[in-house]
Amino acid sequence: MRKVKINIRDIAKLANVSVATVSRVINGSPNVSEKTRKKVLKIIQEYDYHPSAFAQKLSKAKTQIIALLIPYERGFILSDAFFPPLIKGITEILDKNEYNIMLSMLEAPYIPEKYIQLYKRGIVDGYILANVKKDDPFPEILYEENIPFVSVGKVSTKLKKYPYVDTDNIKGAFDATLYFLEKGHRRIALLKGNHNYSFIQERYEGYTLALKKYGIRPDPKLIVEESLTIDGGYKAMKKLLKINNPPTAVLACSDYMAIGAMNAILEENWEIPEDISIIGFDDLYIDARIEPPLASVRQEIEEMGKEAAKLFLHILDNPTDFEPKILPATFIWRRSAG
Amino acid sequence: MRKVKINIRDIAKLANVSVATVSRVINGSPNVSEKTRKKVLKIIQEYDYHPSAFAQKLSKAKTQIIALLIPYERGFILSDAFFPPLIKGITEILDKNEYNIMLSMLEAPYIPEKYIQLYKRGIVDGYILANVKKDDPFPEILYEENIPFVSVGKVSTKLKKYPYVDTDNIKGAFDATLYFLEKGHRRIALLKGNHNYSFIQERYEGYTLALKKYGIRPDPKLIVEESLTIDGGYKAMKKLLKINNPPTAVLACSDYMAIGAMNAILEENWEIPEDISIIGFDDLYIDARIEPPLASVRQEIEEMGKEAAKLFLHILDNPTDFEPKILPATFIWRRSAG
DNA sequence: CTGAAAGCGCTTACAG
DNA sequence: CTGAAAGCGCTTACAG
Repeated sequence: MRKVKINIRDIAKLANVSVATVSRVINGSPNVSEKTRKKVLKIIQEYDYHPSAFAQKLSKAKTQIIALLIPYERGFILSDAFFPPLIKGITEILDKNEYNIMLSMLEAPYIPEKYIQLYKRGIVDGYILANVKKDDPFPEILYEENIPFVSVGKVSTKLKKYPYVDTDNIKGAFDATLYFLEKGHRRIALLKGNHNYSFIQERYEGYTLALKKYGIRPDPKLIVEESLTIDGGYKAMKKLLKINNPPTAVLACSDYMAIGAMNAILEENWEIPEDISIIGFDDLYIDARIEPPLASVRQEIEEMGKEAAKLFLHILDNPTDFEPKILPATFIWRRSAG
Repeated sequence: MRKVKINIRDIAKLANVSVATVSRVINGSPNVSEKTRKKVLKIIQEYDYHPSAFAQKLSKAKTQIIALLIPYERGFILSDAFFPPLIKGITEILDKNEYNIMLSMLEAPYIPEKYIQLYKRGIVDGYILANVKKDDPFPEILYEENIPFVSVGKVSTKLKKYPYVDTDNIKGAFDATLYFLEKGHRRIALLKGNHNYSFIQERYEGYTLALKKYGIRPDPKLIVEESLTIDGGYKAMKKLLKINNPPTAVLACSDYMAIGAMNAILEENWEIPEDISIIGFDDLYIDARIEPPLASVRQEIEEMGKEAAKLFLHILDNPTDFEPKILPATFIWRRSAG
């Protein structure tokens, strides 16, 4: 262990200058003679001095730390492949701006008050939220208290305008459904997640919009709600295979659901895509590598992370003047789609 | 935005006590009369006062923040399913101890010095490292500078004793290989990851140890190094299928490799497990849900996170008196193993 | 270009 | 049980 931590006063003494001058050198102020700067820098090097971040914070304003809050439910699976690229994107932007990330994964039900402290106690400058459900009260609390935040994915419908980044889920589901329609399918099922996330609602909307374009009214029998997991997809598909007039095409709200559905279909000895075509959502790493390869809708997750970070930095200076950001969703054809 | 932030002096004035007393109330000191405490608490409530964490840090010692450092390589995939449970485990323990996590995902090659600052500038009390390669200099730097850290997974071989938690990879690979041997297999291939992680070396060791027990010398032709990905497994398996006397059983260093290998095997119209049996590593969510279900070796990732956090808290008080923690790896039989 | 001094918001002996 | 005061390690007008 280092003996006693050296501080700015020690450096000042050693360099024969005042603390003010050392501080100026540290902060790259132009009001220091080159000679003095060098002298001080040398001592700093020599003694491996690093100014205390907390002491600096206390004098300055911003903390340069942001909290990344990710609520989740016990046993959740769906977002395994979501967080790493998201965090990577966020990190990339924040790093450049010398911001650090405080990470909180919160098992639901969590207590918002506890995490608001991070801001109220001056530890963070604000929040980036991810994986937040539509009825989560946290965004509204932040909004009311004028605490800077950005949400990855839409959240509450009560807030009129708040900063978020999201994928164009409606368009993504629309395009996938449209593909089926153009291929001649008319009985198209939707495996709808049964969680209260906005993206599920939107994928549902995209699906119905496409049907509407072809004058088709959504058939409630073809819309099955289940968990977004493989097991959920399996269960949902089993139900669909039992109805009188089963679908010839299936859009799933997640690739895991789609994989579960594929299992169910193959188990009953139907062929994919010959008997039933299928498209998932998320474009998981494995999609291209299963049999048959799974068509999907890709989100630009890392890009969302970057945009979320940028938007956050923006609202710090412009609390009211901002635009939510919608990133494209891209339909990726693979053999399962027929 | 709140007007001006209220501070301890304001509260003291409002409550008609000294700042010292307010501080005592905040910190739950017993040396305050019940009456005074109530009075102060009421004002604190009323004005929604939250003591500045940084100011507290400056007076107290520890920061109650830990850095979680995760280096990774561009395009890496393997650990998608690793981080969420790991972080969850770490969070659970640290939360209880009122510790926060500062997260840094570092794209290689990263500059260790940059991240050491987090400690030197007093932002964090130390580090938890994950996904660190054997030749990464970071652990050694931390060690030499007496900076508290815990590694998830073994790292450098140069350090004699350092705090880490790990899976018993040797035993895991040993058990899987032994299963094959007991089933009568004698030509058992190893799909070895080509990355410089200690777990790969250890899985290799477990494999050879089991062979040795049966008096079998490892056949270099049956050990193929490739990336830990699906594509890597596919490539490796293709090679193996081309040799004169192909293996009848395959142990892969990751499930993704195993899945790639399965693709290659099925593509050549061999049957799993009839012609070739296969076991992976990691016990991914999808393993039980593909055809045939993939046998694997399970690590207790969330548990590792917990143990890492516990160990970290321990070494903070006992820098030299600690024991590394090895968690069990469990062979999970599924049909692919035969 | 440089320094003395006040201040950031707390904690903690010390004295009573 | 309570308060006055020093101190944690910085930054930043202010004066020169």
